[in-house]
Amino acid sequence: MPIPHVADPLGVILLRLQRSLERELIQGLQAGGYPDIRMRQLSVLDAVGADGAKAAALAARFDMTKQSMGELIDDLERSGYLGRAQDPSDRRARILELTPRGKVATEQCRQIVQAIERRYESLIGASRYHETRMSLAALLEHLEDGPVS
Amino acid sequence: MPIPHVADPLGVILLRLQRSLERELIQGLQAGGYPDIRMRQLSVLDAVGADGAKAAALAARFDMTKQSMGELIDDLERSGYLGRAQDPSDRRARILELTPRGKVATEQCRQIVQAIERRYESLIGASRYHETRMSLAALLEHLEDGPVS
DNA sequence: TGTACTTAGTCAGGATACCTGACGATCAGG
DNA sequence: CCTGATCGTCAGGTATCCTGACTAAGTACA
Repeated sequence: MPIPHVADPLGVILLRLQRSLERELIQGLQAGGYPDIRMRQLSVLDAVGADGAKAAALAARFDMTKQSMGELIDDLERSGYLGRAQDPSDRRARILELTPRGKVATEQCRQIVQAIERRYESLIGASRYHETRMSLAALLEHLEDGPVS
Repeated sequence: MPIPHVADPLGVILLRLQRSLERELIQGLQAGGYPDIRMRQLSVLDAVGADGAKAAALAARFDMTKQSMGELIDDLERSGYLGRAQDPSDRRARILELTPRGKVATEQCRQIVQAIERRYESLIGASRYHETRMSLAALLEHLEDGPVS
């Protein structure tokens, strides 16, 4: 009855996989005690990491506007996962860094993410999973190199 | 400088690929004369297809609420791509079907989608592309069979 | 040194795609 | 004929994006 997804356009497959994964992650985060971290925020926390980062660089890295990134960052700051420090070499800019709480959360969330990925891996086999992952990453790299020109 | 995506969690890769593809599709639809069709709507049109469909079934197929689906359908109807007919065997239900205009649009959009997919195919090679596509579909199938239980 | 361009970040406002909850109408099974 | 499921809708809310306009600050160069 449910038409097999091989027939679906790639966009539909990607969309549904992404939504499915996001749902599972949200569940995992809630179970793990982080009901206030949303998926996109997690990417940001991950990217800020140990080294800190600047908002504009993050926006570029995730291919979104400064405004959208700004909102994610505001929320993360309000929740106490992220702090802002003046950039001594540029008075316009602020350097983002994880708070201690943010560091703990990032590490635990990373493990939740890995658990989900391990489950996915087991569903279609490790080698096939990793090949798929690599191919997707390669595709993305190509797309970002030469957009549509 | 841009950290390679192989290191990114799967969710991030999927999300960015999906966004990238969606952007390209929107561009293609605009160039093709369908500036008022959005990506999610396209899936719906495609699913309604030649045979027609009912809203509740579509919602189930795309794993979303009837309300959300209802909104997509409303918009498609308002734009003249979709019509509703009374289901003779169930007075609650309406059967959705493509209008003539909807049929033309669906066919042309399908070609736009295919052009994009062919481009993707050329970026990482046909066999690798198709393997990836199959693996993703398989993964999705597994996920939908046994959710998280 | 001043002028022009670029860049960092914010404010305001809006579109899209989802959701939950509640509801009226209808169907289907005992 | 009652009970519970199902079809679709209304109302209202949230998350994640966007465009456009703006201030403040850096950068380059004649």
